[in-house]
Parts: sequence; structure tokens; C-alpha cells
Amino acid sequence: MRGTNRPSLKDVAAIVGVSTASISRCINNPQKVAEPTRLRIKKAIESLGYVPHFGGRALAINRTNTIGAIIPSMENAVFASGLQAFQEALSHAKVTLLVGSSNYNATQEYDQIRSLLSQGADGLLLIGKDRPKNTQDFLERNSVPHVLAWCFAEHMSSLTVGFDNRKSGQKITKHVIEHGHRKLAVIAGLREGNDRAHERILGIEDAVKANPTVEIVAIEECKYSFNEAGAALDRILAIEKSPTAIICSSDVLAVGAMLRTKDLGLRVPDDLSITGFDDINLARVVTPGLTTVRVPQQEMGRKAAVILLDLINPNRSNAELQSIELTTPIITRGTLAYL
Amino acid sequence: MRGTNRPSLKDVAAIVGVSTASISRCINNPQKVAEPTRLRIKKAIESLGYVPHFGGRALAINRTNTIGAIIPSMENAVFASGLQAFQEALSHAKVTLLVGSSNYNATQEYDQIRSLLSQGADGLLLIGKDRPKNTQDFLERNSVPHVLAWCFAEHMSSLTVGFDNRKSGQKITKHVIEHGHRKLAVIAGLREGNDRAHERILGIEDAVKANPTVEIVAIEECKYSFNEAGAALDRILAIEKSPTAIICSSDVLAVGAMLRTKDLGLRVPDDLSITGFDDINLARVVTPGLTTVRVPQQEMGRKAAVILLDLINPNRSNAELQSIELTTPIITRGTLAYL
DNA sequence: CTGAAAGCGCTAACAA
DNA sequence: TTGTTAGCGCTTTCAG
Repeated sequence: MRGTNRPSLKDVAAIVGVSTASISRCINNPQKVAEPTRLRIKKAIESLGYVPHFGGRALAINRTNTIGAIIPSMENAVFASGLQAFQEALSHAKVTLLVGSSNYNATQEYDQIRSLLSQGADGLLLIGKDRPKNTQDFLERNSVPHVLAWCFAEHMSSLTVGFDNRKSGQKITKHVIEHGHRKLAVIAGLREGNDRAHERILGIEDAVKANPTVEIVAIEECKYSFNEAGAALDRILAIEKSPTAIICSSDVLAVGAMLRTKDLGLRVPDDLSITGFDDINLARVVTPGLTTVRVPQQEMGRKAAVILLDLINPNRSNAELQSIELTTPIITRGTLAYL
Repeated sequence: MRGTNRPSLKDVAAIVGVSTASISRCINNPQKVAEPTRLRIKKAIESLGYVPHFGGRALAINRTNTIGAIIPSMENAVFASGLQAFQEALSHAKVTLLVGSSNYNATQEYDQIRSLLSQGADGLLLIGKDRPKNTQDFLERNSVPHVLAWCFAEHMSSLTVGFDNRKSGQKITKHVIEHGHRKLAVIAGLREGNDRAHERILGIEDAVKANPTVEIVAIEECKYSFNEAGAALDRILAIEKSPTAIICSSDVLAVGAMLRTKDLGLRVPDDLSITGFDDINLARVVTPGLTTVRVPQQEMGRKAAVILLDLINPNRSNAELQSIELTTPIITRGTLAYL
């Protein structure tokens, strides 16, 4: 809210005929103001449409009640729904959410971190745990309260709320192998600067290495779009040893691949099995339903909010906060065949 | 960025041995400071890791370079992707995005408006054009710079960037009628406090009225979830005169209905035609593909950003800004049969 | 229970 | 070119 004609505490005080201190108290500690006065004040506030000035308050209490979140992109439903849950939780605590997006790019993320912080964010929600040294240093030097979601690590200077991407990648792969698949291919997001994609692949490799009869015939990286995933599928099908199953590091990728199989006249899962990762609505809606890994999107958002709120609470108990590890169940639908 | 030991202008000034004014100038108008002083100041700023205090600045210049957006929910991809585009456009202009969600509820929206404004938002992006009088008044009385997206109205005190929901509803209905359908049913979002849902229904009714042989056998309202839409479908199928086509006011609803038809063993579109509204990824991915209305999500986000940035620009030209009407093409896929 | 007043960090006139 | 100073709007002791 801007402008010149915007009412201030003084205006309210003048109308009610009390001091500005009383108005302030009435807003922040209503119980410290006598009932009748309080009522008159409330009425005046309402009639003027008074809203406290952010800068003034921030200056006085040295706190903005604002938390920033920087996510790769809201375009992917998995982040959008995590963010929604995060926002709701913050909102209950009267904290406002600042949003930035990194577009899966470390430099952009760094810029956004600085930007949100300079906008007064009291704390930050970040996705993933690997970032360049300068970003890391920046967070530490300024002792920025923050939590990392979509990942889990116990011994780290940052708190995390999420799951172990590597273990999850391994788990779904084992699951695929147990279905009799021996030749696997992978479609993954670009690993560069994306620890989630990277670790999921690592997990896939773990599972494969544990089983000498299984091999990965191709790993294709691409951006998170249907078309890119379709192109990745084409590249995979072009090689000699054709895989019987394709493990995708995200539902968007898996669905993109499925769409392409349809164009190609391939049947899933009869001709080719495909698995996803995330369990967004898309997974439930494609035909056949996508067998995938459920990522606890909302839970991460909510829990991250709780931790962050605690972190920035000026009179918080000194109880050590803990990173939280959540589970990622496999959701069985119809894209994974028994061989 | 917070903290008690955080350096202030004064600290920098003390180190360099100049006044705080010079530091401030050096930051905001470097050319107004002599070269050597400037260098010394910059060095001091760097070494201290000084970052201007947001509240102080906001108080002094009465501007935050922050814009708020309040959307019904990021859970629906249609808003998430509009918001993503909006955020990107703002970010290019070094403006930060504050996000609130209304959960399709006017009271919550009002709260969020106040909250974002009190957090210092210089302007606001809102969805839809109908809101309770008190919200309306509030916006006007405080002359909050704002634009309304997802709707269009030429003669209104607010600027809008979007499309005519009524006309769009009419258009898709005409399209359905042209396919030979005579008994239609509607599944729509809850009309209460949701002008988009409301107007789309109005448009549907317009099209039906224009054609005496056509009738609406049922209008079912429900929340935006697959299950609710499924239940709505059940209610529709329970009535005597069964419709041959169901027009849904959103893709989520349409897909929810399709999912239910599958459970019921009904074939779309042979047994029942279904149309959607939004054209989100889901629409492309279901089988058969959903015939729907494309809503220019990203374009609205981008254009709204441009207008809003102009609106809050302190030295903006007095050129009148115009509301923008975008088109909503019908995307033909496979859920609408010729009768 | 209420008021007076200091001061949070910054900017922008105005002076020098 | 630089410094002085008066606020911006709010909260919070400290008195009354």
C-alpha cells in the first residue's frame, strides 16, 4: 500500500482521541487495552481502512514476518503443491510468503536468495542440498535461517525436510528389477546443479550394480517437458539393445515418454514399462496409470514451515531442531509389467 | 536478513569517516559521490557485508518494490503456471513477488489483501472481478494499484487482463450444440464468490437459450477435485433425462468426471461427451484427450506484470493503461462426439 | 489502563 | 562534494 493519503497510526489516534501507543497496543496486545477503548479503536481502524505500515513496523521490531521460498518452477505441479501447503501453514502464523524461482539454475537461485533477503525475508525455504560454494558461504556468513526441502541429510549445517533421493531411486529400481526387467534405461532431469536428479540416478545405479544380470543401456537427460522427454525416448529406442523398462526421474518425464510411445504405436506396459517419480495428478490420469514414487509434497511444505517458523521465532526454545526424513512409497498402477 | 549485530549505515559511516548521507548516496546515486570516497565506501560496505535495511528504506521512500498476488490456489496448475510467468516478469524488473492464496473464499481473499498490503506490497494481482463490497471499497479507498486477471471488463474502475468467461462459456457450448447434442449437463465450480465459474455457467445458459431444442438437464456445483467431480457426475447420471454431453467449467472437473466414467464402464465420448476449460497438461494427457477451452495462463501472467509495473512506477507516463482482452480458442481433442 | 517520547535505519532537503 | 537534520510509521519502555 502506498500513496500519500494512506492513514497512519496518528490518524487513527486522532479520530479515537487516544495516543498512538494505545492504537499500537490494541493491534498487538489487545488484552492490554480496556474493552471500551478497544472497541472504539477497532471501529476507527475499520472505518479508515487502516493497515499498519510495513516499513515502520519492520524498523521498530527488526523483523518482517516474511519468509522466502525459492523453488525451481511452479510450472511443475509437484512444487506448486508443496508451495501451496507451505504458504497455508505460514499464513496461519501470520507470516507472508515471498516467492522466487530459480529455473533449475544455481546462479538464478543465488540472485533470488539475495533479492528475497534484501526484501527483508526473515528466513528461506530452498529446494535441494547441493549448491555452489559462494551460495553456501553467503547463507552461512549471514547466518540466514533456512531449511532445505526435497532432500534429506542428517549431518549438515542446514536443516532438511524431505527424503533420500538416492534411496528412493534405488527402491523403485529394485522394484522394477523384481518385476523381471534386466535391461533398463533412464530418462532424467539435467543433473547439472540438480542434486535430486543426480541422486536419483545414483540410486538407480546402486540397484543395478547390486545385480550383475541387470544393465543400464542408456541414461538420457533432458528438460522437464513432455516434448523433451519424448525426444529422449526416441534416442533411447534408437540404440541397439532396447530396454524393457524406462525409469524416469519425474512424472512429467514419464508422461512425456508415454505420450510418445502412443504416437509410436508402442503399448505400455506390454511393449515397454515406464515408471515415474513424484506422484502428481498426471500420474493418476494417464492410461494406464503411472507406477511411480510418491513424494510427500504437502507434508514437506507444512513441516518446512513449522521448522522455519520456529527458526525465526525470536523467543524460541533452544531445543535443537532436527532434520526430518519422510518416506516415499511406491504407488503401483499400470505401467510396470511383470516380465 | 536479520540479526542484532547487523551493520547499519552508521557503522559503515563510522569506518569510512564520512556521514551516513554519503553512504546512502553512494548506494543510490553513486555519481553524486567523489570517486575516492566512493571507493573507500564500497570497500567498507563489502568488508562489513552491509545490506541496507529493508524497513528503513521502505519507510523513507515509501515503496518496497514488492508486488503481491492472491490466487485461489496453486494446487490448480492453471494458476500455478500463470503465477510462474508473473513472477518471472517481475523478477526481470527487480520486483519481488508476495504470494497469498484465497482458497476460493472471499473472506480469506480480503484477509490476504490486507496482509500483503501490510507487508508492503506496492501493487496487487487479483483473480476475477466480483468481490464483496467491503473488499472493493477497501481497494478503492486506499487506491491500491491492482489488476484483475482471469476476467475481462472494459468499463470498470479496475484494470483487467484476461478473457470474457461468459463468452467463452457460450462458445464452447455452441460448439457442443453444433455437434448435435441437445441434452446437456454442467459440472461447475462453486459459484459463490467465484465469478469465473458463475459467468461460464451464464454463458452456457446463453447458448442454450438461443436454441429452443436444447436443454440443460442438470447443473452440479462442486469443489475442484477429482472425487468431487466424480460425485457430481454420479448425481447427474442419477436423474431421469440423461444428458449426452457434460460441460465442465474446469479441466480438473472434467478429468474427475472422466475418471469416474471409466470406473462406471462408460465410454467417452461414445456413451458420453465431456468438455473442459483451462487446457492444462491434464487435458492433453487423459485418454481420450480432453476437448477444452484454452486459457492463456502465461500470457495473462506476463501482461498483468507489465501493467502492474507500470502502475506502480513512480514516474510513469500519464498514458492511460488499457484492459486487455485475450482470446480463448477451443482445443479439439477426443472427448466430444458428433451425435 | 493510557500517554509521552525515544529511537529503529534510511533518505532527501537544505546548508555549508 | 559533503554534512546536518528532519522526518517516514511504528513499538516500547517508563511515568502517570
